[in-house]
Amino acid sequence: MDRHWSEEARAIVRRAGHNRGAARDALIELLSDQDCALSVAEIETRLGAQRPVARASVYRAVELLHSLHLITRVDIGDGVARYERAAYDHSHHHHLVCDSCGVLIPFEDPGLEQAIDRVGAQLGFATTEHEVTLHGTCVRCN
Amino acid sequence: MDRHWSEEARAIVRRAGHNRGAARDALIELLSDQDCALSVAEIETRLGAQRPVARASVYRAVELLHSLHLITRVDIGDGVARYERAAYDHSHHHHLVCDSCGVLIPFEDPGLEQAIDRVGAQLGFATTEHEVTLHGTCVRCN
DNA sequence: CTGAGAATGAGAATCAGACTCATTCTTGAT
DNA sequence: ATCAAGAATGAGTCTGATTCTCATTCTCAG
Repeated sequence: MDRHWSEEARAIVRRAGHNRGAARDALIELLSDQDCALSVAEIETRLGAQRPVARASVYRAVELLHSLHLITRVDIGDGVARYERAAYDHSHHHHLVCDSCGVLIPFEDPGLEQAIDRVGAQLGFATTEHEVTLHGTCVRCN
Repeated sequence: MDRHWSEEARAIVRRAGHNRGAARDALIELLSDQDCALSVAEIETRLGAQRPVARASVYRAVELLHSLHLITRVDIGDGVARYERAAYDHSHHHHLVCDSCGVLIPFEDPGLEQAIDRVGAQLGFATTEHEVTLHGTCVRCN
């Protein structure tokens, strides 16, 4: 759980000029408890266990949170977008996707982050976000 | 244009036990001329200018070429898959996406590749492919 | 407490991508 | 060159994710 993140997120949303809403609050609460990315379908199911939330509301909420850089979008190539809270300290992780069993394994690597920052700077491209996905076979499936 | 690649691609497809087909040949020819990734819709349009090809055929062809590692799939987070020929020398590039104007800019960086290889090895994950996407604002939009 | 504007819910509309099947090529064998 | 078997293609249908619409409900400043 990350109480700091959920409070921060709600504060930023308010400052951006949005009213509070039950659906979005529930989503923020849910995401603050996750270790890795969730798809909209997964979000809908988990929220439904406590308080049904319309799919459209979930999409609207993730879109808003993403535009405010409060969550990041993870695309592992299966046609389904996943979202996870962004770390406010700018440390963050990327993903290993096992193409055999489908598990999504988070990892972080400072060296990789440095290499990426360097690339963006070299090319004069103002990077706001980046995504790295490794595809392969996990230890269990090998 | 990359004549070597298109010939190599056709040879590998044949060796994999596939008959030749006009649609797939046209796709290979098209991709050999591209510098960066194309979506299926773009492929369909460009091929249509010379010789109409059914969407299903394009999907089938890219799926096959991808499974043979002749092309790589690029996912920039807009819900549309793009494909580009894979370099046979294992050097390859990644992408900068300008979230303002939408341009897709290819780049390559050996240091980044090294960092990625190291990460996969460290985690005992047999990586077959990887993808790096930087989002931000390009020079022109700044 | 109230009205204006924002958020939500339910379902329709879109759009990418996968599937189906009848028709048309390819190719190895004759 | 001809043929049959199997592969590839095309057109359309189907599915599933995401977006849009609009009526209803909620939030909040006054």
